[in-house]
Amino acid sequence: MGIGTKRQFPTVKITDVAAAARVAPMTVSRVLNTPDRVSPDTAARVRDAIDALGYVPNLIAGGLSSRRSRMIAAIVPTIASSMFHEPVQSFTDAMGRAGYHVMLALSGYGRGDEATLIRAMLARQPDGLLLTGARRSPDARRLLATARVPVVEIWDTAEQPTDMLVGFDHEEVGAKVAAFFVARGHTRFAFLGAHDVRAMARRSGFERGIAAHGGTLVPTAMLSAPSTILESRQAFRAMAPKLAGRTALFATSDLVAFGVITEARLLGFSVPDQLAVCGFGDFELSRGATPAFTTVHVDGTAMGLLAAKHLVARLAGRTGGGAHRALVPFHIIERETT
Amino acid sequence: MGIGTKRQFPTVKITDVAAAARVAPMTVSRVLNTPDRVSPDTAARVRDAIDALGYVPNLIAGGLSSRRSRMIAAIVPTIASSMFHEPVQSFTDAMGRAGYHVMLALSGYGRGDEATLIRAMLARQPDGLLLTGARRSPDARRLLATARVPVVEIWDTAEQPTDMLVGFDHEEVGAKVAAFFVARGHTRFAFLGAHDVRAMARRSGFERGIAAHGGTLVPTAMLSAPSTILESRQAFRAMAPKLAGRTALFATSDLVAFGVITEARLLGFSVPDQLAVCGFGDFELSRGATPAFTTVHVDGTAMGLLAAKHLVARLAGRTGGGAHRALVPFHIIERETT
DNA sequence: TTGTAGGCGTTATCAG
DNA sequence: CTGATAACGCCTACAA
Repeated sequence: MGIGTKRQFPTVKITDVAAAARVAPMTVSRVLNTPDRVSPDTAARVRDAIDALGYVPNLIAGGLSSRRSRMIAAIVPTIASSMFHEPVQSFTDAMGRAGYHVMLALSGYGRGDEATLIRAMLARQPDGLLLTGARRSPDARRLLATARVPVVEIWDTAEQPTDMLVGFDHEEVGAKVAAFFVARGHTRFAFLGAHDVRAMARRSGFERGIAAHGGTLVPTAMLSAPSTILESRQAFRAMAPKLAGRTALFATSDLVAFGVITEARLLGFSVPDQLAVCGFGDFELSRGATPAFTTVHVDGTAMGLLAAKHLVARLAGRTGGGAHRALVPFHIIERETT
Repeated sequence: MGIGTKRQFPTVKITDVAAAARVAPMTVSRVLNTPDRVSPDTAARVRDAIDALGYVPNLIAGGLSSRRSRMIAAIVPTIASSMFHEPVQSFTDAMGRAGYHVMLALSGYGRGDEATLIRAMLARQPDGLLLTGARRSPDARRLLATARVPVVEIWDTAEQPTDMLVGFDHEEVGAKVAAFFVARGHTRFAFLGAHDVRAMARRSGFERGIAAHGGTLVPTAMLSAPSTILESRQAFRAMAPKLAGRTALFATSDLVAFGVITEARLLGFSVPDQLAVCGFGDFELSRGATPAFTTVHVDGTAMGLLAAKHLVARLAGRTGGGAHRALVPFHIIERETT
């Protein structure tokens, strides 16, 4: 036993409860896991013993024995940006209702490879995995394949998801925003965003949409990912001289949009007349700022809920082994900047 | 074995690796946990076998056997607000360096009692606990006492922490902001904040500081606890008529401060001349918005790091059982709104 | 409805 | 430096 872990008072375990309630350990286990298979008064006696002793079941031991950890590992780049907060929250809540704990791990953007993190999580024997994005490294794919653990990918889409997927098409978002701008008569466009796979997908969709209508795209620098307001302001300041005439800008996130709008007004641009701006994420800021700005809303709550639903179904054996792919709605919320 | 968990291909386990490397399982375990106690070539052979078989150790089994999960449970109200993001991130990183995984759980503000969540986490046998705040219910205290697990509380202070504590004094923050305003000649004050223990502590410190100087406090309504920009704008709009003369307002968070500033300018208040505002949290928004606003910066990174340091020391048995209490610095960052 | 036997995959401990 | 043995605390499977 390691130093510092010496438990002077032994932990209360299932056998202690069993002894106190004068039943077999297995009966205590049943009271906890399948109460309907125990007679009411036995159950009551056991529960009294549990309370009296302050028994907390050891899920580690239970997990080893049953080969089910009742735990789901979720890997998300960050929750700082509020981008992933909704899906994570609703996923956690929904899984909780189904009797699963969610262990949240933050991968950061790019630091350390994902496969290492996945391996670390797999070592804890999760019953399922929630991953962000749909592009896995070969290492990660191999790891997941041999682990044979149900996986849900969210927040992106792919023809061939690893297993299940609940996301949306970022290219389509870009295209939709382009169409939105085009429909309002814009002919000059700009994109400001981070160098991130999904942001790039939105960008390329945006560019496609523009090209289809013969619009002009003002070239812009990439931001580092996670984008900050200040960085966005700087970036806009740098590109401002290149903006000859009325321009429609699609920002990679609402933080970027806010930075752009802030700086643009400081520089004397009138928003939306000279510069129309659409953000992404529908953060509270997009509603709370003045002017409130147009943005793309993705139903993150639905995403988390659906992901949980698919995962729970799989865990309950209610679905086959086939791949499941669901897309979640998004739409443009028009406000005062377009 | 439950439906859906039938592993068609058996998992690779330590005995498989041992067989492949022609050593005893125990030797494989040593290669993984105490490499220096294994001869280099044996270790190499074992590592080859591990790679060849794609062995991922089962930490659940290991934890059961060693009684050490190498996992820390962290319970935080939310990470949506970016308030707790820094400490959580730095804590996670630091614990990771020490060989621990951090399992993050979100308690939400008030929904469900904390004791239930703590019990759920304890069932997974964490080697330590990170808790937010320093006020525990009797249930929670009892649970923690019987579990005999090292606990670090962060983000608040108390005379009698449960175990270890790394935080700061919210009352002192309030008092300091009051002194800051008083030093600038303010005589009329307001506080706008959420109905949350720590926000209330900041408020009472603020009120004490004002009272000591005979200032006037404009009465204000409480916000609901996670405060939003829009709600803050509404609240300010409601209190604005009561603001007779130059007023100094302390907001419970930078989001609230931003809402106040936004609405105040819309209503024609000049900031900071008629209305001085100080936020709390030093969110990116406080730097990125115009005007950039004065706020209280708390060194969240230091907090997470220190918390990890204390916990690791305790886990390594390098400290006694005495209570540890550390305070982390905070300071006012003066910008354009005061 | 309740109980018994055995094992889940790993590591502590002691022996060589 | 390496190995054999016996837990760790619980649950599956089967029996009563």
